[in-house]
Amino acid sequence: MRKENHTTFYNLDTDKQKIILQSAIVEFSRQGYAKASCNRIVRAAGISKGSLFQYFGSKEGLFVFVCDRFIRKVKDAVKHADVDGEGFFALIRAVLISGVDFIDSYPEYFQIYLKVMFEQDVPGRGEFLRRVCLFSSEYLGLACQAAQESGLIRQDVSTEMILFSVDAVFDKFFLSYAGTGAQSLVLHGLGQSELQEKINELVAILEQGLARGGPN
Amino acid sequence: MRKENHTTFYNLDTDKQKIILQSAIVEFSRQGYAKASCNRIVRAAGISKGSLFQYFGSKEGLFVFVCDRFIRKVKDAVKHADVDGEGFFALIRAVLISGVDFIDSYPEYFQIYLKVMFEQDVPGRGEFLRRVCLFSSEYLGLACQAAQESGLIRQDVSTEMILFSVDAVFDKFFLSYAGTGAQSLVLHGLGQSELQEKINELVAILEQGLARGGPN
DNA sequence: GCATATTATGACCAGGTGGTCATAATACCT
DNA sequence: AGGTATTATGACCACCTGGTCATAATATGC
Repeated sequence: MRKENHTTFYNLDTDKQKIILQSAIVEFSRQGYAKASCNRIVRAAGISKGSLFQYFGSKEGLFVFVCDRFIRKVKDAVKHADVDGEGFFALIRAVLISGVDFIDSYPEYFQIYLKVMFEQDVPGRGEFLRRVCLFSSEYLGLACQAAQESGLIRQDVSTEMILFSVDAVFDKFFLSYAGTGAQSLVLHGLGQSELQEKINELVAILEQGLARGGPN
Repeated sequence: MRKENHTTFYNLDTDKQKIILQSAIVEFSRQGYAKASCNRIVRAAGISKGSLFQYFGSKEGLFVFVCDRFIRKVKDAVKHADVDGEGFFALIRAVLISGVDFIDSYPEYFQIYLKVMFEQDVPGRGEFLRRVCLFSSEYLGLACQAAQESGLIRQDVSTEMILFSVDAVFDKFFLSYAGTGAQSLVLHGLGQSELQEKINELVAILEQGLARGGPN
Protein backbone atom coordinates (compact mmCIF):
# COMPACT_ATOMS: atom_id res chain seq x y z
CA MET A 1 0.00 0.00 0.00
CA ARG A 2 1.44 3.31 -1.06
CA LYS A 3 1.56 5.84 1.75
CA GLU A 4 -1.34 8.28 1.74
CA ASN A 5 -0.77 11.99 1.34
CA HIS A 6 -3.42 13.95 3.17
CA THR A 7 -1.47 17.14 2.57
CA THR A 8 -2.10 16.92 -1.16
CA PHE A 9 -5.78 16.45 -0.40
CA TYR A 10 -5.87 19.46 1.90
CA ASN A 11 -4.21 21.56 -0.81
CA LEU A 12 -7.25 21.05 -3.02
CA ASP A 13 -9.99 23.64 -3.38
CA THR A 14 -12.30 23.37 -0.39
CA ASP A 15 -15.15 22.69 -2.80
CA LYS A 16 -13.33 19.84 -4.46
CA GLN A 17 -12.46 18.40 -1.06
CA LYS A 18 -16.12 18.52 -0.15
CA ILE A 19 -17.19 16.85 -3.38
CA ILE A 20 -14.73 14.01 -2.90
CA LEU A 21 -15.63 13.51 0.75
CA GLN A 22 -19.33 13.66 0.01
CA SER A 23 -18.98 11.07 -2.75
CA ALA A 24 -17.19 8.75 -0.36
CA ILE A 25 -19.70 9.34 2.42
CA VAL A 26 -22.63 8.62 0.13
CA GLU A 27 -21.02 5.45 -1.17
CA PHE A 28 -20.14 4.13 2.28
CA SER A 29 -23.54 5.05 3.66
CA ARG A 30 -25.30 3.13 0.90
CA GLN A 31 -22.98 0.15 0.61
CA GLY A 32 -21.20 -0.19 3.92
CA TYR A 33 -17.48 -0.83 3.79
CA ALA A 34 -16.95 -4.06 1.88
CA LYS A 35 -19.48 -3.41 -0.87
CA ALA A 36 -18.41 0.20 -1.39
CA SER A 37 -16.60 0.70 -4.66
CA CYS A 38 -13.66 3.05 -5.10
CA ASN A 39 -14.45 3.15 -8.81
CA ARG A 40 -17.92 4.50 -8.11
CA ILE A 41 -16.50 7.05 -5.68
CA VAL A 42 -14.00 8.48 -8.17
CA ARG A 43 -16.66 8.49 -10.89
CA ALA A 44 -19.07 10.40 -8.66
CA ALA A 45 -16.37 12.80 -7.51
CA GLY A 46 -15.11 13.39 -11.03
CA ILE A 47 -11.49 12.61 -10.22
CA SER A 48 -9.17 9.87 -11.37
CA LYS A 49 -8.56 6.72 -9.45
CA GLY A 50 -4.89 7.49 -9.07
CA SER A 51 -5.71 10.72 -7.27
CA LEU A 52 -7.94 9.04 -4.73
CA PHE A 53 -5.21 6.60 -3.83
CA GLN A 54 -2.69 9.40 -3.78
CA TYR A 55 -4.80 11.26 -1.21
CA PHE A 56 -5.80 8.39 1.03
CA GLY A 57 -3.45 5.54 0.21
CA SER A 58 -6.11 2.85 0.18
CA LYS A 59 -9.81 2.17 0.54
CA GLU A 60 -9.21 1.57 4.20
CA GLY A 61 -7.40 4.91 4.52
CA LEU A 62 -10.32 6.71 2.93
CA PHE A 63 -12.78 4.97 5.22
CA VAL A 64 -10.81 5.84 8.33
CA PHE A 65 -10.64 9.43 7.13
CA VAL A 66 -14.41 9.54 6.72
CA CYS A 67 -14.90 7.96 10.14
CA ASP A 68 -12.67 10.58 11.74
CA ARG A 69 -14.87 13.30 10.30
CA PHE A 70 -17.87 11.48 11.63
CA ILE A 71 -16.45 11.24 15.12
CA ARG A 72 -15.71 14.95 15.02
CA LYS A 73 -19.34 15.71 14.15
CA VAL A 74 -20.57 13.50 16.96
CA LYS A 75 -18.34 15.24 19.46
CA ASP A 76 -19.60 18.62 18.30
CA ALA A 77 -23.21 17.48 18.56
CA VAL A 78 -22.70 16.16 22.09
CA LYS A 79 -20.92 19.33 23.11
CA HIS A 80 -23.65 21.62 21.86
CA ALA A 81 -26.59 19.61 23.16
CA ASP A 82 -28.33 21.50 25.92
CA VAL A 83 -30.45 19.89 28.55
CA ASP A 84 -33.71 21.71 28.94
CA GLY A 85 -34.74 21.55 32.56
CA GLU A 86 -33.59 19.46 35.50
CA GLY A 87 -33.62 15.81 36.39
CA PHE A 88 -32.92 12.49 34.79
CA PHE A 89 -35.81 12.39 32.36
CA ALA A 90 -35.08 15.88 31.09
CA LEU A 91 -31.71 14.48 30.11
CA ILE A 92 -33.37 11.55 28.35
CA ARG A 93 -35.54 13.98 26.40
CA ALA A 94 -32.53 16.10 25.49
CA VAL A 95 -30.64 13.09 24.17
CA LEU A 96 -33.60 11.98 22.05
CA ILE A 97 -34.01 15.44 20.58
CA SER A 98 -30.35 16.05 19.87
CA GLY A 99 -30.08 12.59 18.36
CA VAL A 100 -32.91 13.40 16.00
CA ASP A 101 -31.18 16.67 15.15
CA PHE A 102 -28.00 14.82 14.36
CA ILE A 103 -29.75 12.37 12.04
CA ASP A 104 -31.43 15.29 10.29
CA SER A 105 -28.13 17.09 9.89
CA TYR A 106 -26.01 14.12 8.85
CA PRO A 107 -28.25 11.31 7.62
CA GLU A 108 -25.44 9.65 5.63
CA TYR A 109 -23.16 9.55 8.65
CA PHE A 110 -25.86 7.87 10.65
CA GLN A 111 -26.29 5.28 7.92
CA ILE A 112 -22.57 4.58 7.99
CA TYR A 113 -22.80 4.08 11.72
CA LEU A 114 -25.60 1.56 11.27
CA LYS A 115 -23.76 -0.27 8.52
CA VAL A 116 -20.58 -0.51 10.54
CA MET A 117 -22.55 -1.68 13.54
CA PHE A 118 -23.67 -4.81 11.73
CA GLU A 119 -20.80 -5.47 9.38
CA GLN A 120 -17.77 -7.55 10.20
CA ASP A 121 -14.20 -7.04 9.01
CA VAL A 122 -14.58 -3.29 8.82
CA PRO A 123 -11.22 -1.65 9.46
CA GLY A 124 -11.19 0.15 12.78
CA ARG A 125 -14.70 -1.06 13.55
CA GLY A 126 -14.05 -1.70 17.21
CA GLU A 127 -12.42 1.64 17.90
CA PHE A 128 -14.98 3.48 15.82
CA LEU A 129 -17.94 2.03 17.67
CA ARG A 130 -16.22 2.57 20.98
CA ARG A 131 -15.69 6.22 20.21
CA VAL A 132 -19.20 6.81 18.90
CA CYS A 133 -20.81 5.00 21.80
CA LEU A 134 -18.50 6.58 24.33
CA PHE A 135 -21.36 8.87 25.06
CA SER A 136 -23.68 6.05 25.99
CA SER A 137 -21.30 3.92 27.99
CA GLU A 138 -19.64 6.74 29.86
CA TYR A 139 -21.67 9.90 30.01
CA LEU A 140 -25.07 8.25 30.11
CA GLY A 141 -23.88 5.44 32.33
CA LEU A 142 -22.58 7.94 34.86
CA ALA A 143 -25.80 9.91 34.62
CA CYS A 144 -27.80 6.80 35.44
CA GLN A 145 -25.57 6.05 38.40
CA ALA A 146 -25.80 9.61 39.70
CA ALA A 147 -29.57 9.60 39.29
CA GLN A 148 -29.79 6.39 41.28
CA GLU A 149 -27.56 7.68 44.03
CA SER A 150 -29.45 10.92 44.38
CA GLY A 151 -32.72 9.00 44.43
CA LEU A 152 -34.09 10.38 41.19
CA ILE A 153 -34.65 6.88 39.87
CA ARG A 154 -35.19 3.53 41.51
CA GLN A 155 -32.32 1.80 43.25
CA ASP A 156 -33.62 -1.77 43.41
CA VAL A 157 -32.31 -2.69 39.93
CA SER A 158 -28.72 -2.62 38.74
CA THR A 159 -27.34 0.47 37.04
CA GLU A 160 -26.27 -1.85 34.25
CA MET A 161 -29.85 -2.83 33.52
CA ILE A 162 -31.08 0.76 33.77
CA LEU A 163 -28.57 1.81 31.15
CA PHE A 164 -29.51 -1.20 29.07
CA SER A 165 -33.17 -0.22 29.04
CA VAL A 166 -32.46 3.38 28.20
CA ASP A 167 -30.09 2.31 25.42
CA ALA A 168 -32.67 -0.09 24.04
CA VAL A 169 -35.22 2.67 23.73
CA PHE A 170 -32.69 5.06 22.23
CA ASP A 171 -31.46 2.55 19.67
CA LYS A 172 -34.89 1.64 18.41
CA PHE A 173 -36.07 5.21 18.46
CA PHE A 174 -33.21 6.44 16.30
CA LEU A 175 -33.49 3.45 14.02
CA SER A 176 -37.17 4.13 13.51
CA TYR A 177 -36.52 7.79 12.94
CA ALA A 178 -33.92 7.02 10.29
CA GLY A 179 -36.52 4.79 8.63
CA THR A 180 -34.23 1.80 8.31
CA GLY A 181 -35.53 -1.75 8.47
CA ALA A 182 -39.10 -2.95 8.60
CA GLN A 183 -40.15 -0.79 11.48
CA SER A 184 -43.67 -0.91 12.81
CA LEU A 185 -43.63 2.59 14.18
CA VAL A 186 -43.26 5.29 11.61
CA LEU A 187 -41.31 8.22 12.96
CA HIS A 188 -39.70 9.44 9.80
CA GLY A 189 -41.33 12.48 8.23
CA LEU A 190 -43.26 13.51 11.31
CA GLY A 191 -43.66 17.14 12.21
CA GLN A 192 -41.95 18.74 15.18
CA SER A 193 -44.98 18.66 17.45
CA GLU A 194 -45.98 15.12 16.52
CA LEU A 195 -42.47 13.95 17.23
CA GLN A 196 -42.53 15.74 20.57
CA GLU A 197 -45.73 13.90 21.37
CA LYS A 198 -44.12 10.55 20.60
CA ILE A 199 -41.17 11.44 22.79
CA ASN A 200 -43.50 12.31 25.63
CA GLU A 201 -45.24 8.97 25.37
CA LEU A 202 -41.95 7.12 25.25
CA VAL A 203 -40.51 8.90 28.26
CA ALA A 204 -43.75 8.33 30.13
CA ILE A 205 -43.38 4.60 29.59
CA LEU A 206 -39.72 4.65 30.51
CA GLU A 207 -40.50 6.61 33.64
CA GLN A 208 -43.64 4.96 34.93
CA GLY A 209 -43.60 1.58 33.23
CA LEU A 210 -46.29 -0.29 31.41
CA ALA A 211 -48.29 -1.40 34.41
CA ARG A 212 -51.65 0.11 35.11
CA GLY A 213 -51.81 3.24 37.15
CA GLY A 214 -49.92 6.50 37.38
CA PRO A 215 -46.39 7.15 38.55
CA ASN A 216 -47.13 6.85 42.24
CA MET B 1 -30.17 -18.10 -14.96
CA ARG B 2 -30.56 -21.81 -15.41
CA LYS B 3 -33.61 -23.17 -13.67
CA GLU B 4 -32.90 -24.77 -10.33
CA ASN B 5 -33.60 -28.43 -9.66
CA HIS B 6 -34.48 -28.98 -6.03
CA THR B 7 -35.45 -32.58 -6.84
CA THR B 8 -31.86 -33.46 -7.65
CA PHE B 9 -30.85 -31.93 -4.35
CA TYR B 10 -33.45 -33.88 -2.42
CA ASN B 11 -32.23 -37.11 -4.08
CA LEU B 12 -28.87 -36.66 -2.36
CA ASP B 13 -27.93 -38.51 0.82
CA THR B 14 -29.49 -36.73 3.76
CA ASP B 15 -26.01 -36.24 5.20
CA LYS B 16 -24.75 -34.61 2.03
CA GLN B 17 -27.80 -32.35 1.94
CA LYS B 18 -27.06 -31.29 5.50
CA ILE B 19 -23.40 -30.61 4.74
CA ILE B 20 -24.29 -28.43 1.77
CA LEU B 21 -26.99 -26.54 3.64
CA GLN B 22 -24.79 -26.05 6.66
CA SER B 23 -21.98 -24.70 4.52
CA ALA B 24 -24.35 -22.19 2.94
CA ILE B 25 -25.84 -21.21 6.30
CA VAL B 26 -22.42 -20.64 7.83
CA GLU B 27 -21.29 -18.56 4.86
CA PHE B 28 -24.43 -16.40 4.81
CA SER B 29 -24.38 -15.98 8.58
CA ARG B 30 -20.80 -14.75 8.49
CA GLN B 31 -20.90 -12.66 5.33
CA GLY B 32 -24.49 -11.66 4.78
CA TYR B 33 -25.85 -12.01 1.27
CA ALA B 34 -23.71 -9.81 -0.96
CA LYS B 35 -20.36 -10.73 0.53
CA ALA B 36 -21.12 -14.44 0.69
CA SER B 37 -19.12 -16.42 -1.85
CA CYS B 38 -20.50 -19.40 -3.74
CA ASN B 39 -16.92 -20.54 -4.28
CA ARG B 40 -16.33 -20.73 -0.56
CA ILE B 41 -19.60 -22.58 -0.07
CA VAL B 42 -18.80 -25.31 -2.59
CA ARG B 43 -15.28 -25.60 -1.21
CA ALA B 44 -16.60 -26.03 2.33
CA ALA B 45 -19.27 -28.48 1.19
CA GLY B 46 -16.85 -30.48 -0.92
CA ILE B 47 -18.94 -30.33 -4.09
CA SER B 48 -18.35 -28.77 -7.46
CA LYS B 49 -19.64 -25.38 -8.41
CA GLY B 50 -21.72 -26.79 -11.22
CA SER B 51 -23.62 -28.98 -8.76
CA LEU B 52 -24.55 -26.09 -6.51
CA PHE B 53 -26.00 -24.20 -9.44
CA GLN B 54 -27.74 -27.33 -10.64
CA TYR B 55 -29.46 -27.67 -7.27
CA PHE B 56 -30.39 -24.09 -6.62
CA GLY B 57 -30.10 -22.27 -9.93
CA SER B 58 -28.34 -19.22 -8.56
CA LYS B 59 -26.91 -17.61 -5.47
CA GLU B 60 -30.29 -15.99 -4.93
CA GLY B 61 -32.04 -19.35 -5.24
CA LEU B 62 -29.77 -20.83 -2.61
CA PHE B 63 -30.36 -17.91 -0.30
CA VAL B 64 -34.12 -18.13 -0.63
CA PHE B 65 -33.91 -21.85 0.06
CA VAL B 66 -31.95 -21.19 3.25
CA CYS B 67 -34.41 -18.49 4.28
CA ASP B 68 -37.33 -20.87 3.83
CA ARG B 69 -35.70 -23.31 6.20
CA PHE B 70 -35.19 -20.48 8.63
CA ILE B 71 -38.82 -19.41 8.50
CA ARG B 72 -39.84 -23.00 9.15
CA LYS B 73 -37.69 -23.13 12.28
CA VAL B 74 -39.13 -19.85 13.51
CA LYS B 75 -42.67 -21.11 13.06
CA ASP B 76 -41.85 -24.28 14.96
CA ALA B 77 -40.28 -22.30 17.78
CA VAL B 78 -43.28 -20.00 18.08
CA LYS B 79 -45.64 -22.95 18.01
CA HIS B 80 -43.87 -24.80 20.80
CA ALA B 81 -43.30 -21.82 23.08
CA ASP B 82 -45.38 -22.16 26.21
CA VAL B 83 -46.41 -19.28 28.36
CA ASP B 84 -45.74 -20.04 31.99
CA GLY B 85 -48.42 -18.38 34.07
CA GLU B 86 -51.00 -15.74 33.34
CA GLY B 87 -50.94 -12.10 32.42
CA PHE B 88 -49.12 -9.79 30.08
CA PHE B 89 -45.74 -9.88 31.73
CA ALA B 90 -45.71 -13.67 31.88
CA LEU B 91 -46.00 -13.51 28.11
CA ILE B 92 -43.09 -11.08 27.92
CA ARG B 93 -41.00 -13.47 30.00
CA ALA B 94 -41.99 -16.40 27.81
CA VAL B 95 -40.98 -14.56 24.65
CA LEU B 96 -37.61 -13.61 26.10
CA ILE B 97 -36.91 -17.17 27.17
CA SER B 98 -38.01 -18.84 23.96
CA GLY B 99 -36.04 -16.26 21.98
CA VAL B 100 -32.94 -17.18 23.92
CA ASP B 101 -33.67 -20.83 23.27
CA PHE B 102 -33.93 -20.17 19.56
CA ILE B 103 -30.62 -18.34 19.44
CA ASP B 104 -28.99 -21.21 21.33
CA SER B 105 -30.47 -23.75 18.95
CA TYR B 106 -29.82 -21.89 15.69
CA PRO B 107 -27.16 -19.25 16.24
CA GLU B 108 -26.26 -19.05 12.54
CA TYR B 109 -29.88 -18.49 11.54
CA PHE B 110 -30.10 -15.64 13.98
CA GLN B 111 -26.96 -14.10 12.52
CA ILE B 112 -28.48 -14.32 9.05
CA TYR B 113 -31.55 -12.52 10.36
CA LEU B 114 -29.39 -9.73 11.76
CA LYS B 115 -27.40 -9.43 8.57
CA VAL B 116 -30.51 -9.27 6.40
CA MET B 117 -32.03 -6.73 8.74
CA PHE B 118 -29.28 -4.22 7.99
CA GLU B 119 -28.31 -5.09 4.46
CA GLN B 120 -29.86 -3.63 1.36
CA ASP B 121 -30.49 -5.34 -1.96
CA VAL B 122 -30.98 -8.74 -0.38
CA PRO B 123 -33.34 -10.80 -2.53
CA GLY B 124 -36.66 -11.34 -0.78
CA ARG B 125 -35.56 -9.14 2.11
CA GLY B 126 -38.91 -7.47 2.58
CA GLU B 127 -40.93 -10.64 2.59
CA PHE B 128 -38.38 -12.43 4.74
CA LEU B 129 -38.42 -9.77 7.44
CA ARG B 130 -42.18 -9.55 7.28
CA ARG B 131 -42.52 -13.26 7.85
CA VAL B 132 -39.98 -13.41 10.64
CA CYS B 133 -41.39 -10.38 12.40
CA LEU B 134 -44.96 -11.45 11.84
CA PHE B 135 -44.85 -12.58 15.41
CA SER B 136 -44.00 -9.16 16.73
CA SER B 137 -46.29 -7.07 14.59
CA GLU B 138 -49.28 -9.34 14.80
CA TYR B 139 -49.26 -11.69 17.74
CA LEU B 140 -47.49 -9.37 20.15
CA GLY B 141 -49.32 -6.31 18.88
CA LEU B 142 -52.65 -7.96 19.49
CA ALA B 143 -51.49 -9.11 22.90
CA CYS B 144 -50.62 -5.54 23.83
CA GLN B 145 -53.99 -4.33 22.66
CA ALA B 146 -55.83 -7.05 24.55
CA ALA B 147 -53.84 -6.34 27.69
CA GLN B 148 -54.74 -2.69 27.44
CA GLU B 149 -58.42 -3.40 26.89
CA SER B 150 -58.61 -5.79 29.81
CA GLY B 151 -56.82 -3.28 31.98
CA LEU B 152 -53.70 -5.36 32.54
CA ILE B 153 -51.53 -2.50 31.36
CA ARG B 154 -51.96 1.25 31.23
CA GLN B 155 -54.33 2.77 28.73
CA ASP B 156 -53.09 6.35 28.64
CA VAL B 157 -50.44 5.68 26.01
CA SER B 158 -50.97 4.38 22.50
CA THR B 159 -50.78 0.67 21.78
CA GLU B 160 -48.29 1.57 19.08
CA MET B 161 -45.88 3.01 21.62
CA ILE B 162 -46.38 0.12 24.02
CA LEU B 163 -45.42 -2.33 21.30
CA PHE B 164 -42.53 -0.09 20.36
CA SER B 165 -41.13 -0.17 23.87
CA VAL B 166 -41.52 -3.90 24.22
CA ASP B 167 -39.89 -4.44 20.84
CA ALA B 168 -37.03 -2.15 21.76
CA VAL B 169 -36.26 -4.19 24.84
CA PHE B 170 -36.59 -7.47 22.95
CA ASP B 171 -34.33 -6.36 20.13
CA LYS B 172 -31.53 -5.19 22.36
CA PHE B 173 -31.87 -8.16 24.65
CA PHE B 174 -31.51 -10.68 21.85
CA LEU B 175 -28.72 -8.68 20.25
CA SER B 176 -26.82 -8.63 23.51
CA TYR B 177 -27.43 -12.31 24.04
CA ALA B 178 -26.08 -13.11 20.59
CA GLY B 179 -23.01 -11.06 21.50
CA THR B 180 -23.10 -8.96 18.34
CA GLY B 181 -21.86 -5.41 18.29
CA ALA B 182 -20.12 -3.47 21.03
CA GLN B 183 -22.67 -4.19 23.71
CA SER B 184 -22.26 -2.82 27.18
CA LEU B 185 -24.28 -5.55 28.84
CA VAL B 186 -22.80 -9.00 28.58
CA LEU B 187 -25.49 -11.62 28.39
CA HIS B 188 -23.71 -14.20 26.33
CA GLY B 189 -22.32 -17.14 28.25
CA LEU B 190 -24.39 -16.54 31.36
CA GLY B 191 -25.83 -19.44 33.30
CA GLN B 192 -29.52 -20.26 33.40
CA SER B 193 -30.15 -18.68 36.78
CA GLU B 194 -28.10 -15.57 36.09
CA LEU B 195 -29.99 -15.07 32.86
CA GLN B 196 -33.28 -15.50 34.69
CA GLU B 197 -32.17 -12.83 37.11
CA LYS B 198 -31.43 -10.43 34.26
CA ILE B 199 -34.82 -11.13 32.76
CA ASN B 200 -36.49 -10.41 36.08
CA GLU B 201 -34.76 -7.07 36.34
CA LEU B 202 -35.65 -6.19 32.79
CA VAL B 203 -39.32 -7.07 33.18
CA ALA B 204 -39.41 -5.16 36.45
CA ILE B 205 -38.25 -2.04 34.64
CA LEU B 206 -40.66 -2.61 31.80
CA GLU B 207 -43.50 -3.12 34.23
CA GLN B 208 -42.87 -0.45 36.82
CA GLY B 209 -40.65 2.02 35.02
CA LEU B 210 -37.46 3.70 36.08
CA ALA B 211 -38.95 6.22 38.45
CA ARG B 212 -38.42 5.86 42.17
CA GLY B 213 -40.89 3.81 44.12
CA GLY B 214 -42.84 0.61 43.59
CA PRO B 215 -45.45 -0.27 41.01
CA ASN B 216 -48.31 1.54 42.68
C1' DG C 1 -22.98 -55.98 -21.81
C1' DC C 2 -24.95 -52.36 -23.91
C1' DA C 3 -27.59 -48.07 -24.46
C1' DT C 4 -29.72 -44.47 -22.38
C1' DA C 5 -30.67 -40.99 -18.90
C1' DT C 6 -29.09 -38.64 -14.96
C1' DT C 7 -25.64 -36.27 -12.32
C1' DA C 8 -20.89 -34.34 -11.32
C1' DT C 9 -17.12 -31.61 -12.72
C1' DG C 10 -13.98 -27.67 -13.28
C1' DA C 11 -12.04 -24.96 -17.06
C1' DC C 12 -13.81 -21.00 -18.77
C1' DC C 13 -16.37 -16.44 -19.34
C1' DA C 14 -17.46 -11.52 -18.76
C1' DG C 15 -17.38 -8.25 -15.43
C1' DG C 16 -16.01 -6.17 -11.18
C1' DT C 17 -12.48 -5.25 -7.40
C1' DG C 18 -8.50 -2.60 -4.97
C1' DG C 19 -4.29 -1.00 -6.26
C1' DT C 20 -0.02 0.63 -9.36
C1' DC C 21 2.78 3.42 -12.16
C1' DA C 22 4.72 5.43 -16.44
C1' DT C 23 3.39 9.33 -18.50
C1' DA C 24 1.21 13.74 -19.11
C1' DA C 25 -0.20 17.96 -17.37
C1' DT C 26 0.34 21.68 -14.40
C1' DA C 27 2.31 24.86 -10.99
C1' DC C 28 6.14 27.17 -9.26
C1' DC C 29 10.51 29.47 -9.09
C1' DT C 30 14.28 31.89 -11.23
C1' DA D 1 11.10 31.22 -21.22
C1' DG D 2 13.22 27.33 -19.15
C1' DG D 3 13.76 24.00 -15.61
C1' DT D 4 12.16 21.63 -11.71
C1' DA D 5 8.86 19.72 -8.49
C1' DT D 6 4.23 18.54 -7.75
C1' DT D 7 -0.11 16.57 -9.13
C1' DA D 8 -3.48 14.17 -12.35
C1' DT D 9 -4.48 10.43 -15.23
C1' DG D 10 -6.31 5.98 -16.90
C1' DA D 11 -4.46 1.82 -18.94
C1' DC D 12 -3.08 -2.01 -16.70
C1' DC D 13 -2.44 -5.83 -13.02
C1' DA D 14 -3.70 -9.90 -10.30
C1' DC D 15 -7.50 -11.57 -8.16
C1' DC D 16 -12.22 -12.63 -7.21
C1' DT D 17 -17.15 -12.87 -8.45
C1' DG D 18 -21.63 -15.41 -10.11
C1' DG D 19 -22.63 -18.24 -13.73
C1' DT D 20 -22.14 -21.70 -17.98
C1' DC D 21 -21.53 -25.84 -20.44
C1' DA D 22 -19.01 -29.47 -22.90
C1' DT D 23 -17.39 -33.42 -21.14
C1' DA D 24 -16.86 -37.20 -17.95
C1' DA D 25 -18.65 -40.22 -14.68
C1' DT D 26 -22.28 -42.79 -12.93
C1' DA D 27 -26.84 -44.98 -12.44
C1' DT D 28 -30.61 -47.25 -14.61
C1' DG D 29 -33.20 -50.33 -17.64
C1' DC D 30 -33.08 -54.20 -20.66
